[in-house]
Amino acid sequence: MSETVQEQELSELLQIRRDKLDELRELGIDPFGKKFERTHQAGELVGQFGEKTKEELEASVVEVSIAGRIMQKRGMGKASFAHIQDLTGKIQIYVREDEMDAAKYKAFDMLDLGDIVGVRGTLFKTKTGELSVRAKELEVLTKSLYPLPEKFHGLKDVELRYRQRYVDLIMNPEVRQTFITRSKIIQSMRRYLDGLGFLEVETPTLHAIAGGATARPFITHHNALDMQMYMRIAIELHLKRLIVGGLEKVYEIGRVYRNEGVSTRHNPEFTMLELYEAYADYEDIMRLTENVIAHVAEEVGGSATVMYQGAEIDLKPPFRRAHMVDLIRDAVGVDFRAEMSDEEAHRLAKEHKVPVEPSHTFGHIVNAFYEKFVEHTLIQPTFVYGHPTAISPLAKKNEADPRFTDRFELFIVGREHANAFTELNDPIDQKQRFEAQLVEREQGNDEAHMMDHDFIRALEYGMPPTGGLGIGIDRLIMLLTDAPSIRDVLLFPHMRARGAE
RNA sequence: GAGCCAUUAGCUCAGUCGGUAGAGCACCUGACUUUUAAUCAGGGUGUCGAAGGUUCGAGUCCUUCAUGGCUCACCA
Repeated sequence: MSETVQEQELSELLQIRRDKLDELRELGIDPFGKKFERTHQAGELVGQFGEKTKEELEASVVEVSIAGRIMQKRGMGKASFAHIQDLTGKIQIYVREDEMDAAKYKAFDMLDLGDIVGVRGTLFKTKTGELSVRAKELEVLTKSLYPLPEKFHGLKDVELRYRQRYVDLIMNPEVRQTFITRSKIIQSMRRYLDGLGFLEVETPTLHAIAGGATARPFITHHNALDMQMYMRIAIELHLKRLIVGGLEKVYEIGRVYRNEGVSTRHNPEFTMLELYEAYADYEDIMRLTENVIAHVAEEVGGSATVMYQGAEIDLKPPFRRAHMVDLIRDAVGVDFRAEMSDEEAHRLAKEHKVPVEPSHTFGHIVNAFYEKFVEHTLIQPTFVYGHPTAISPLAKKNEADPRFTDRFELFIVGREHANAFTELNDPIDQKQRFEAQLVEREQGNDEAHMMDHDFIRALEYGMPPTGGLGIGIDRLIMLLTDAPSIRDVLLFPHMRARGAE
Protein backbone atom coordinates (compact mmCIF):
# COMPACT_ATOMS: atom_id res chain seq x y z
CA MET A 1 0.00 0.00 0.00
CA SER A 2 1.40 3.41 -0.91
CA GLU A 3 1.98 6.17 1.59
CA THR A 4 -0.60 8.43 -0.08
CA VAL A 5 -3.35 5.84 0.09
CA GLN A 6 -2.55 5.30 3.77
CA GLU A 7 -2.75 9.03 4.35
CA GLN A 8 -6.17 9.15 2.72
CA GLU A 9 -7.42 6.30 4.83
CA LEU A 10 -6.45 7.82 8.15
CA SER A 11 -9.44 8.24 10.38
CA GLU A 12 -10.36 11.74 11.45
CA LEU A 13 -8.86 11.05 14.86
CA LEU A 14 -5.46 10.25 13.39
CA GLN A 15 -5.63 13.02 10.82
CA ILE A 16 -6.15 15.63 13.54
CA ARG A 17 -2.93 14.52 15.21
CA ARG A 18 -1.03 14.74 11.92
CA ASP A 19 -2.38 18.21 11.33
CA LYS A 20 -1.00 19.26 14.70
CA LEU A 21 2.52 18.53 13.45
CA ASP A 22 2.23 21.47 11.05
CA GLU A 23 0.51 23.66 13.62
CA LEU A 24 3.40 23.05 16.01
CA ARG A 25 5.94 23.82 13.29
CA GLU A 26 4.12 27.09 12.60
CA LEU A 27 4.68 27.96 16.24
CA GLY A 28 8.38 27.30 15.70
CA ILE A 29 8.31 24.00 17.55
CA ASP A 30 9.85 20.78 16.28
CA PRO A 31 7.27 18.07 17.06
CA PHE A 32 10.07 15.49 17.22
CA GLY A 33 12.45 17.39 19.44
CA LYS A 34 15.89 16.73 20.77
CA LYS A 35 17.99 15.82 23.76
CA PHE A 36 16.68 17.09 27.06
CA GLU A 37 18.71 17.31 30.27
CA ARG A 38 16.83 15.90 33.22
CA THR A 39 17.75 16.49 36.84
CA HIS A 40 15.23 14.11 38.36
CA GLN A 41 12.78 11.34 37.70
CA ALA A 42 9.19 11.49 38.88
CA GLY A 43 9.39 8.73 41.46
CA GLU A 44 12.61 10.17 42.82
CA LEU A 45 10.96 13.56 43.40
CA VAL A 46 7.94 12.07 45.11
CA GLY A 47 10.24 10.00 47.33
CA GLN A 48 12.53 12.90 48.14
CA PHE A 49 10.05 15.76 48.49
CA GLY A 50 6.64 14.11 48.86
CA GLU A 51 6.68 14.53 52.64
CA LYS A 52 7.78 18.18 52.66
CA THR A 53 5.18 20.76 53.58
CA LYS A 54 3.92 23.46 51.25
CA GLU A 55 5.83 26.05 53.25
CA GLU A 56 9.09 24.09 53.27
CA LEU A 57 8.94 23.77 49.49
CA GLU A 58 8.19 27.48 49.04
CA ALA A 59 11.07 28.42 51.30
CA SER A 60 13.67 26.18 49.67
CA VAL A 61 12.81 26.82 45.94
CA VAL A 62 13.80 23.49 44.39
CA GLU A 63 14.53 23.77 40.67
CA VAL A 64 13.91 20.56 38.74
CA SER A 65 13.92 19.33 35.19
CA ILE A 66 11.83 16.30 34.26
CA ALA A 67 10.61 14.63 31.11
CA GLY A 68 7.98 12.08 30.25
CA ARG A 69 4.74 11.22 28.60
CA ILE A 70 1.56 13.20 29.25
CA MET A 71 -0.89 10.74 30.79
CA GLN A 72 -3.59 13.09 32.05
CA LYS A 73 -4.34 16.69 31.20
CA ARG A 74 -6.73 19.17 32.77
CA GLY A 75 -6.87 22.51 31.01
CA MET A 76 -8.56 25.50 32.66
CA GLY A 77 -8.12 28.22 30.12
CA LYS A 78 -5.06 30.20 31.11
CA ALA A 79 -3.68 27.45 33.34
CA SER A 80 -3.42 23.69 33.11
CA PHE A 81 -2.51 20.64 35.12
CA ALA A 82 -1.10 17.47 33.65
CA HIS A 83 0.49 14.27 34.85
CA ILE A 84 3.81 13.31 33.31
CA GLN A 85 4.95 9.71 33.41
CA ASP A 86 8.51 8.45 33.25
CA LEU A 87 10.05 5.09 34.10
CA THR A 88 9.70 5.68 37.81
CA GLY A 89 6.12 6.94 38.00
CA LYS A 90 4.04 10.06 37.55
CA ILE A 91 4.26 13.62 38.76
CA GLN A 92 1.89 16.51 38.26
CA ILE A 93 2.93 19.64 36.41
CA TYR A 94 1.22 23.03 36.60
CA VAL A 95 1.48 25.29 33.59
CA ARG A 96 0.39 28.95 33.57
CA GLU A 97 0.09 31.15 30.54
CA ASP A 98 1.40 34.20 32.40
CA GLU A 99 4.56 32.41 33.49
CA MET A 100 5.84 31.30 30.13
CA ASP A 101 6.29 32.14 26.48
CA ALA A 102 2.86 32.60 24.84
CA ALA A 103 3.66 30.29 21.91
CA LYS A 104 4.81 27.60 24.33
CA TYR A 105 1.59 27.78 26.30
CA LYS A 106 -0.43 27.61 23.12
CA ALA A 107 1.59 24.59 22.04
CA PHE A 108 1.08 22.91 25.39
CA ASP A 109 -2.64 23.59 25.19
CA MET A 110 -2.68 21.81 21.84
CA LEU A 111 -0.84 18.70 23.07
CA ASP A 112 -2.56 15.36 23.43
CA LEU A 113 -2.35 12.54 25.92
CA GLY A 114 0.62 10.44 24.92
CA ASP A 115 2.84 13.33 23.83
CA ILE A 116 6.27 13.53 25.41
CA VAL A 117 7.46 16.76 27.01
CA GLY A 118 10.34 18.10 29.03
CA VAL A 119 9.55 20.53 31.87
CA ARG A 120 11.77 22.84 33.90
CA GLY A 121 10.33 24.51 36.96
CA THR A 122 10.07 24.57 40.72
CA LEU A 123 8.51 22.15 43.14
CA PHE A 124 5.40 23.18 45.05
CA LYS A 125 2.38 21.64 46.65
CA THR A 126 -1.15 22.30 45.47
CA LYS A 127 -3.89 23.14 47.89
CA THR A 128 -4.89 19.51 47.94
CA GLY A 129 -1.31 18.64 48.92
CA GLU A 130 -0.02 17.04 45.74
CA LEU A 131 3.65 17.52 44.95
CA SER A 132 3.85 19.25 41.56
CA VAL A 133 6.23 21.05 39.25
CA ARG A 134 5.35 24.65 38.42
CA ALA A 135 6.57 24.98 34.86
CA LYS A 136 8.79 27.83 33.77
CA GLU A 137 9.83 26.21 30.54
CA LEU A 138 8.26 23.45 28.53
CA GLU A 139 9.71 21.63 25.53
CA VAL A 140 7.73 19.46 23.17
CA LEU A 141 9.97 16.41 22.79
CA THR A 142 7.78 14.05 20.78
CA LYS A 143 4.31 14.40 19.30
CA SER A 144 2.32 11.20 19.50
CA LEU A 145 0.29 10.38 16.39
CA TYR A 146 -1.77 7.55 17.82
CA PRO A 147 -4.19 7.93 20.73
CA LEU A 148 -3.54 6.10 23.97
CA PRO A 149 -6.09 3.69 25.43
CA GLU A 150 -8.72 4.94 27.80
CA LYS A 151 -7.15 6.51 30.89
CA PHE A 152 -9.26 4.74 33.48
CA HIS A 153 -9.56 1.20 32.18
CA GLY A 154 -6.24 1.18 30.32
CA LEU A 155 -5.38 -1.49 27.79
CA LYS A 156 -7.21 -4.70 28.66
CA ASP A 157 -7.36 -6.65 25.40
CA VAL A 158 -4.89 -9.48 25.97
CA GLU A 159 -4.03 -9.85 22.31
CA LEU A 160 -3.22 -6.16 21.93
CA ARG A 161 -1.25 -6.21 25.18
CA TYR A 162 1.03 -8.94 23.82
CA ARG A 163 1.21 -7.73 20.23
CA GLN A 164 1.74 -4.08 21.20
CA ARG A 165 3.68 -4.50 24.39
CA TYR A 166 4.88 -0.90 24.15
CA VAL A 167 1.32 0.29 24.76
CA ASP A 168 0.90 -2.23 27.57
CA LEU A 169 4.08 -0.87 29.19
CA ILE A 170 2.86 2.72 28.91
CA MET A 171 -0.57 1.99 30.36
CA ASN A 172 -0.05 -0.73 32.95
CA PRO A 173 2.45 0.03 35.73
CA GLU A 174 2.27 -3.54 37.07
CA VAL A 175 3.47 -4.82 33.70
CA ARG A 176 6.37 -2.42 33.81
CA GLN A 177 7.10 -3.66 37.33
CA THR A 178 7.05 -7.32 36.27
CA PHE A 179 9.76 -6.74 33.71
CA ILE A 180 11.84 -4.68 36.11
CA THR A 181 11.53 -7.57 38.58
CA ARG A 182 12.51 -10.00 35.85
CA SER A 183 15.71 -8.09 35.28
CA LYS A 184 16.42 -8.00 39.01
CA ILE A 185 15.86 -11.74 39.38
CA ILE A 186 18.39 -12.52 36.69
CA GLN A 187 20.85 -9.98 38.10
CA SER A 188 20.48 -11.46 41.57
CA MET A 189 21.01 -14.96 40.25
CA ARG A 190 24.15 -13.92 38.39
CA ARG A 191 25.61 -12.18 41.41
CA TYR A 192 24.91 -15.22 43.58
CA LEU A 193 26.58 -17.65 41.19
CA ASP A 194 29.49 -15.30 40.53
CA GLY A 195 29.95 -15.11 44.29
CA LEU A 196 30.24 -18.89 44.42
CA GLY A 197 33.07 -18.74 41.90
CA PHE A 198 31.11 -19.79 38.81
CA LEU A 199 32.30 -18.54 35.44
CA GLU A 200 29.62 -17.20 33.12
CA VAL A 201 30.17 -18.40 29.56
CA GLU A 202 28.49 -18.12 26.18
CA THR A 203 28.21 -21.11 23.88
CA PRO A 204 26.68 -21.42 20.41
CA THR A 205 22.95 -21.28 19.87
CA LEU A 206 23.34 -22.66 16.35
CA HIS A 207 24.13 -26.35 16.59
CA ALA A 208 25.12 -28.94 14.05
CA ILE A 209 23.53 -31.52 16.34
CA ALA A 210 20.61 -30.55 18.59
CA GLY A 211 21.49 -32.30 21.83
CA GLY A 212 21.12 -32.12 25.57
CA ALA A 213 17.36 -32.50 25.85
CA THR A 214 14.37 -34.41 24.64
CA ALA A 215 12.71 -31.97 22.26
CA ARG A 216 11.99 -31.21 18.64
CA PRO A 217 14.36 -28.53 17.30
CA PHE A 218 13.92 -25.64 14.89
CA ILE A 219 15.88 -26.41 11.74
CA THR A 220 17.73 -23.73 9.80
CA HIS A 221 20.37 -23.55 7.12
CA HIS A 222 23.79 -21.94 6.85
CA ASN A 223 24.31 -20.73 3.30
CA ALA A 224 28.08 -20.35 3.07
CA LEU A 225 28.74 -23.70 4.73
CA ASP A 226 25.71 -25.18 2.96
CA MET A 227 24.74 -27.17 6.00
CA GLN A 228 21.62 -27.82 8.01
CA MET A 229 21.76 -26.34 11.48
CA TYR A 230 19.54 -26.48 14.51
CA MET A 231 18.62 -23.81 17.02
CA ARG A 232 19.79 -25.21 20.32
CA ILE A 233 17.31 -27.07 22.51
CA ALA A 234 19.66 -27.08 25.51
CA ILE A 235 23.02 -25.70 26.59
CA GLU A 236 24.12 -28.91 28.31
CA LEU A 237 26.58 -30.60 25.98
CA HIS A 238 28.69 -27.53 25.34
CA LEU A 239 28.92 -26.71 29.02
CA LYS A 240 30.04 -30.25 29.81
CA ARG A 241 32.73 -29.92 27.16
CA LEU A 242 33.92 -26.90 29.15
CA ILE A 243 34.03 -29.03 32.29
CA VAL A 244 36.20 -31.48 30.35
CA GLY A 245 38.33 -28.48 29.40
CA GLY A 246 38.90 -27.70 33.08
CA LEU A 247 36.71 -24.63 33.59
CA GLU A 248 35.29 -26.52 36.62
CA LYS A 249 32.36 -24.26 37.53
CA VAL A 250 30.48 -22.73 34.62
CA TYR A 251 27.03 -21.39 33.89
CA GLU A 252 25.14 -19.83 31.05
CA ILE A 253 21.86 -17.94 31.12
CA GLY A 254 20.52 -18.05 27.63
CA ARG A 255 17.78 -18.70 25.18
CA VAL A 256 16.87 -22.16 23.99
CA TYR A 257 14.40 -23.00 21.25
CA ARG A 258 11.94 -25.85 21.04
CA ASN A 259 9.66 -26.43 18.10
CA GLU A 260 6.66 -27.45 20.15
CA GLY A 261 3.27 -26.26 21.30
CA VAL A 262 2.53 -22.84 22.73
CA SER A 263 0.59 -22.53 25.99
CA THR A 264 0.41 -20.54 29.21
CA ARG A 265 3.54 -22.42 30.28
CA HIS A 266 5.37 -22.79 26.93
CA ASN A 267 6.91 -20.35 24.49
CA PRO A 268 8.92 -21.50 21.46
CA GLU A 269 11.97 -19.78 22.89
CA PHE A 270 12.64 -19.50 26.57
CA THR A 271 15.46 -18.69 28.95
CA MET A 272 17.39 -21.37 30.79
CA LEU A 273 20.05 -21.24 33.40
CA GLU A 274 22.37 -24.18 33.03
CA LEU A 275 25.18 -24.74 35.48
CA TYR A 276 27.86 -27.42 35.92
CA GLU A 277 30.12 -27.97 38.87
CA ALA A 278 33.05 -30.38 38.71
CA TYR A 279 33.60 -32.75 41.62
CA ALA A 280 30.00 -32.30 42.79
CA ASP A 281 27.00 -34.61 42.61
CA TYR A 282 23.24 -34.11 42.38
CA GLU A 283 22.86 -33.75 46.15
CA ASP A 284 25.25 -30.80 46.11
CA ILE A 285 23.21 -29.39 43.23
CA MET A 286 19.99 -29.81 45.23
CA ARG A 287 21.42 -27.67 48.00
CA LEU A 288 22.67 -25.13 45.48
CA THR A 289 19.26 -25.04 43.77
CA GLU A 290 17.22 -24.40 46.91
CA ASN A 291 19.75 -21.84 48.08
CA VAL A 292 19.81 -19.87 44.87
CA ILE A 293 16.01 -19.81 44.62
CA ALA A 294 15.55 -18.75 48.23
CA HIS A 295 18.28 -16.14 47.86
CA VAL A 296 16.72 -14.62 44.76
CA ALA A 297 13.23 -14.62 46.30
CA GLU A 298 14.51 -12.84 49.39
CA GLU A 299 16.74 -10.37 47.61
CA VAL A 300 14.19 -9.39 44.99
CA GLY A 301 10.88 -9.93 46.77
CA GLY A 302 11.98 -9.44 50.37
CA SER A 303 10.79 -12.84 51.55
CA ALA A 304 11.34 -16.54 50.93
CA THR A 305 7.58 -16.96 51.15
CA VAL A 306 5.67 -15.96 48.04
CA MET A 307 2.00 -15.87 47.07
CA TYR A 308 1.29 -17.56 43.78
CA GLN A 309 -2.26 -17.31 42.42
CA GLY A 310 -3.68 -17.35 45.92
CA ALA A 311 -1.46 -20.12 47.31
CA GLU A 312 1.30 -19.44 49.81
CA ILE A 313 4.53 -21.06 48.64
CA ASP A 314 7.35 -21.51 51.13
CA LEU A 315 10.72 -21.32 49.40
CA LYS A 316 12.82 -21.58 52.57
CA PRO A 317 15.39 -24.40 52.33
CA PRO A 318 15.49 -27.27 52.74
CA PHE A 319 12.89 -28.30 50.20
CA ARG A 320 11.15 -31.64 50.54
CA ARG A 321 13.01 -34.53 48.90
CA ALA A 322 11.12 -37.56 47.63
CA HIS A 323 11.98 -40.51 45.42
CA MET A 324 9.84 -40.75 42.31
CA VAL A 325 8.77 -44.35 42.90
CA ASP A 326 7.85 -43.60 46.53
CA LEU A 327 5.60 -40.76 45.40
CA ILE A 328 3.93 -43.08 42.89
CA ARG A 329 3.51 -45.75 45.55
CA ASP A 330 1.92 -43.25 47.94
CA ALA A 331 -0.40 -41.94 45.24
CA VAL A 332 -1.62 -45.16 43.59
CA GLY A 333 -0.14 -48.04 45.61
CA VAL A 334 2.04 -49.34 42.79
CA ASP A 335 5.61 -50.11 43.89
CA PHE A 336 8.07 -49.83 41.03
CA ARG A 337 10.99 -50.69 43.29
CA ALA A 338 10.01 -54.30 42.77
CA GLU A 339 11.86 -56.08 40.01
CA MET A 340 9.58 -56.33 37.00
CA SER A 341 9.69 -56.92 33.28
CA ASP A 342 8.55 -54.38 30.68
CA GLU A 343 5.49 -56.59 30.13
CA GLU A 344 4.49 -56.40 33.79
CA ALA A 345 4.93 -52.65 33.69
CA HIS A 346 2.65 -52.45 30.64
CA ARG A 347 0.06 -54.56 32.48
CA LEU A 348 0.12 -52.12 35.42
CA ALA A 349 -0.23 -49.18 33.05
CA LYS A 350 -3.30 -50.75 31.48
CA GLU A 351 -4.75 -51.55 34.88
CA HIS A 352 -4.36 -47.92 36.00
CA LYS A 353 -5.37 -46.43 32.64
CA VAL A 354 -2.00 -44.78 32.13
CA PRO A 355 -1.50 -44.00 28.44
CA VAL A 356 1.72 -45.52 27.10
CA GLU A 357 3.28 -46.37 23.73
CA PRO A 358 3.89 -50.03 22.79
CA SER A 359 7.61 -49.30 22.54
CA HIS A 360 7.77 -47.99 26.09
CA THR A 361 9.97 -49.81 28.55
CA PHE A 362 9.78 -50.04 32.35
CA GLY A 363 11.40 -46.63 32.77
CA HIS A 364 9.05 -44.78 30.43
CA ILE A 365 6.07 -46.31 32.21
CA VAL A 366 7.30 -45.28 35.67
CA ASN A 367 7.60 -41.75 34.33
CA ALA A 368 4.10 -41.90 32.82
CA PHE A 369 2.68 -42.94 36.21
CA TYR A 370 4.52 -40.07 37.86
CA GLU A 371 3.24 -37.52 35.36
CA LYS A 372 -0.33 -38.75 35.59
CA PHE A 373 -0.71 -39.19 39.34
CA VAL A 374 1.92 -37.14 41.13
CA GLU A 375 3.22 -34.16 39.22
CA HIS A 376 0.19 -31.86 39.55
CA THR A 377 -0.06 -32.53 43.31
CA LEU A 378 3.35 -31.06 44.15
CA ILE A 379 2.47 -27.50 45.13
CA GLN A 380 5.16 -26.77 47.73
CA PRO A 381 8.73 -27.07 46.44
CA THR A 382 9.71 -30.72 46.12
CA PHE A 383 12.83 -32.34 44.76
CA VAL A 384 11.67 -35.48 43.00
CA TYR A 385 14.68 -37.72 42.48
CA GLY A 386 15.56 -41.12 41.11
CA HIS A 387 14.26 -40.82 37.54
CA PRO A 388 14.33 -43.97 35.41
CA THR A 389 17.43 -44.47 33.28
CA ALA A 390 15.41 -44.83 30.08
CA ILE A 391 14.25 -41.21 30.22
CA SER A 392 17.56 -39.82 31.49
CA PRO A 393 20.18 -40.49 28.82
CA LEU A 394 22.69 -37.97 30.18
CA ALA A 395 22.45 -38.84 33.89
CA LYS A 396 24.59 -41.22 35.87
CA LYS A 397 22.95 -44.45 36.97
CA ASN A 398 22.27 -44.99 40.64
CA GLU A 399 24.90 -47.23 42.18
CA ALA A 400 22.43 -49.41 44.10
CA ASP A 401 19.77 -49.74 41.37
CA PRO A 402 20.87 -49.00 37.80
CA ARG A 403 17.25 -48.87 36.57
CA PHE A 404 17.23 -45.36 38.08
CA THR A 405 19.55 -42.39 37.89
CA ASP A 406 20.96 -39.83 40.28
CA ARG A 407 18.70 -37.15 38.86
CA PHE A 408 16.14 -34.76 40.30
CA GLU A 409 13.53 -32.34 39.12
CA LEU A 410 12.20 -29.49 41.24
CA PHE A 411 8.43 -29.16 41.26
CA ILE A 412 6.61 -26.09 42.56
CA VAL A 413 2.93 -25.27 41.98
CA GLY A 414 2.67 -28.52 40.03
CA ARG A 415 5.19 -27.39 37.45
CA GLU A 416 8.75 -28.41 36.70
CA HIS A 417 11.13 -25.59 37.60
CA ALA A 418 14.49 -27.36 37.48
CA ASN A 419 16.13 -30.52 36.21
CA ALA A 420 19.49 -31.75 37.44
CA PHE A 421 21.68 -34.77 37.79
CA THR A 422 24.99 -36.28 38.54
CA GLU A 423 26.36 -36.12 35.03
CA LEU A 424 27.16 -39.31 33.20
CA ASN A 425 30.93 -39.16 32.67
CA ASP A 426 31.50 -42.72 31.42
CA PRO A 427 31.89 -42.35 27.64
CA ILE A 428 31.16 -46.01 26.99
CA ASP A 429 27.89 -45.87 28.91
CA GLN A 430 27.06 -42.52 27.27
CA LYS A 431 27.55 -44.01 23.83
CA GLN A 432 25.21 -46.87 24.68
CA ARG A 433 22.62 -44.41 25.96
CA PHE A 434 22.79 -42.45 22.72
CA GLU A 435 22.39 -45.69 20.82
CA ALA A 436 19.27 -46.50 22.82
CA GLN A 437 17.99 -43.04 21.89
CA LEU A 438 18.66 -43.75 18.22
CA VAL A 439 16.48 -46.84 18.56
CA GLU A 440 13.69 -44.66 19.97
CA ARG A 441 14.20 -42.28 17.09
CA GLU A 442 13.79 -45.12 14.62
CA GLN A 443 10.60 -46.10 16.42
CA GLY A 444 9.22 -42.69 15.58
CA ASN A 445 10.12 -40.56 18.60
CA ASP A 446 11.49 -37.50 16.80
CA GLU A 447 12.28 -35.91 20.15
CA ALA A 448 14.80 -38.62 21.10
CA HIS A 449 18.41 -37.53 21.44
CA MET A 450 20.80 -37.53 18.51
CA MET A 451 24.21 -39.20 18.59
CA ASP A 452 26.96 -36.67 19.28
CA HIS A 453 30.33 -38.23 18.52
CA ASP A 454 32.30 -35.15 19.46
CA PHE A 455 30.63 -35.10 22.87
CA ILE A 456 31.58 -38.77 23.36
CA ARG A 457 35.12 -37.86 22.34
CA ALA A 458 35.16 -35.11 24.94
CA LEU A 459 34.09 -37.58 27.61
CA GLU A 460 36.84 -39.92 26.43
CA TYR A 461 39.38 -37.27 27.36
CA GLY A 462 37.90 -37.48 30.84
CA MET A 463 35.19 -35.39 32.51
CA PRO A 464 35.49 -35.20 36.28
CA PRO A 465 32.49 -36.34 38.30
CA THR A 466 30.12 -33.40 37.83
CA GLY A 467 26.78 -32.12 39.03
CA GLY A 468 24.65 -30.21 36.52
CA LEU A 469 21.51 -28.11 36.71
CA GLY A 470 18.96 -26.47 34.44
CA ILE A 471 16.45 -23.92 35.73
CA GLY A 472 13.57 -22.61 33.61
CA ILE A 473 14.03 -18.92 34.26
CA ASP A 474 10.69 -17.83 32.84
CA ARG A 475 8.80 -20.18 35.10
CA LEU A 476 10.77 -19.05 38.11
CA ILE A 477 9.90 -15.48 37.21
CA MET A 478 6.23 -16.45 36.86
CA LEU A 479 6.39 -17.87 40.36
CA LEU A 480 8.09 -14.82 41.84
CA THR A 481 5.90 -12.27 40.05
CA ASP A 482 2.63 -14.17 40.52
CA ALA A 483 2.12 -14.35 36.75
CA PRO A 484 -0.49 -16.86 35.55
CA SER A 485 0.90 -17.09 32.01
CA ILE A 486 4.45 -17.30 30.67
CA ARG A 487 3.42 -14.56 28.22
CA ASP A 488 3.17 -12.19 31.14
CA VAL A 489 6.91 -12.54 31.81
CA LEU A 490 8.03 -12.42 28.17
CA LEU A 491 8.24 -8.95 26.66
CA PHE A 492 7.26 -10.17 23.23
CA PRO A 493 5.61 -13.58 23.43
CA HIS A 494 5.26 -15.37 20.12
CA MET A 495 1.90 -14.92 18.43
CA ARG A 496 0.56 -16.11 15.13
CA ALA A 497 1.22 -13.57 12.37
CA ARG A 498 -1.88 -11.60 11.45
CA GLY A 499 -3.10 -12.16 7.89
CA ALA A 500 -4.57 -8.91 6.57
CA GLU A 501 -2.13 -6.55 8.26
C1' G B 1 -3.99 -30.87 17.10
C1' A B 2 -9.26 -31.07 19.96
C1' G B 3 -13.23 -28.65 22.92
C1' C B 4 -15.50 -24.17 24.96
C1' C B 5 -15.80 -18.85 24.76
C1' A B 6 -14.81 -14.10 22.56
C1' U B 7 -14.30 -10.43 18.35
C1' U B 8 -19.12 -3.65 17.83
C1' A B 9 -15.60 3.75 17.43
C1' G B 10 -8.52 4.97 18.97
C1' C B 11 -9.61 2.42 24.13
C1' U B 12 -13.27 0.16 27.84
C1' C B 13 -17.90 -1.76 26.93
C1' A B 14 -23.76 -1.83 26.06
C1' G B 15 -26.88 -3.37 22.03
C1' U B 16 -33.73 -6.66 24.40
C1' C B 17 -37.79 -10.52 20.23
C1' G B 18 -34.30 -10.00 13.61
C1' G B 19 -36.72 -3.68 12.38
C1' U B 20 -32.75 3.63 11.32
C1' A B 21 -25.45 1.40 15.25
C1' G B 22 -25.07 3.43 21.30
C1' A B 23 -22.44 5.11 26.16
C1' G B 24 -18.04 6.60 28.91
C1' C B 25 -13.04 8.01 28.06
C1' A B 26 -10.17 10.06 24.13
C1' C B 27 -10.74 13.71 20.16
C1' C B 28 -12.99 18.54 17.98
C1' U B 29 -15.43 23.79 19.07
C1' G B 30 -16.31 27.26 23.09
C1' A B 31 -15.94 28.80 28.62
C1' C B 32 -12.73 28.43 32.78
C1' U B 33 -5.53 30.89 36.49
C1' U B 34 -4.73 25.20 42.28
C1' U B 35 -7.19 20.88 38.97
C1' U B 36 -6.68 15.68 39.80
C1' A B 37 -11.27 9.80 36.46
C1' A B 38 -11.35 18.48 36.63
C1' U B 39 -16.04 20.86 35.41
C1' C B 40 -19.82 23.20 32.02
C1' A B 41 -22.21 23.79 26.77
C1' G B 42 -22.14 21.63 21.94
C1' G B 43 -20.19 17.79 18.22
C1' G B 44 -20.46 10.52 16.93
C1' U B 45 -15.61 10.06 14.56
C1' G B 46 -18.00 2.90 12.63
C1' U B 47 -15.68 -2.44 6.80
C1' C B 48 -20.37 -4.43 14.00
C1' G B 49 -13.27 -9.81 12.61
C1' A B 50 -13.95 -11.89 7.07
C1' A B 51 -16.84 -14.46 3.37
C1' G B 52 -21.19 -16.95 2.14
C1' G B 53 -26.39 -18.25 3.49
C1' U B 54 -31.63 -17.68 5.56
C1' U B 55 -34.99 -13.37 5.49
C1' C B 56 -38.94 -8.06 2.94
C1' G B 57 -35.02 -6.79 6.46
C1' A B 58 -28.99 -9.51 9.96
C1' G B 59 -24.51 -6.48 14.91
C1' U B 60 -28.39 -10.20 16.26
C1' C B 61 -30.02 -16.59 13.21
C1' C B 62 -27.01 -20.60 10.20
C1' U B 63 -22.22 -22.26 7.75
C1' U B 64 -17.12 -21.74 6.78
C1' C B 65 -12.75 -19.15 7.75
C1' A B 66 -9.34 -15.79 10.63
C1' U B 67 -7.34 -14.10 15.24
C1' G B 68 -7.21 -14.36 20.50
C1' G B 69 -8.30 -16.39 25.53
C1' C B 70 -9.05 -20.72 28.60
C1' U B 71 -8.87 -26.12 29.10
C1' C B 72 -6.82 -30.65 27.25
C1' A B 73 -2.77 -33.04 24.39
C1' C B 74 2.81 -32.36 23.59
C1' C B 75 6.51 -30.15 26.43
C1' A B 76 10.30 -27.07 30.30
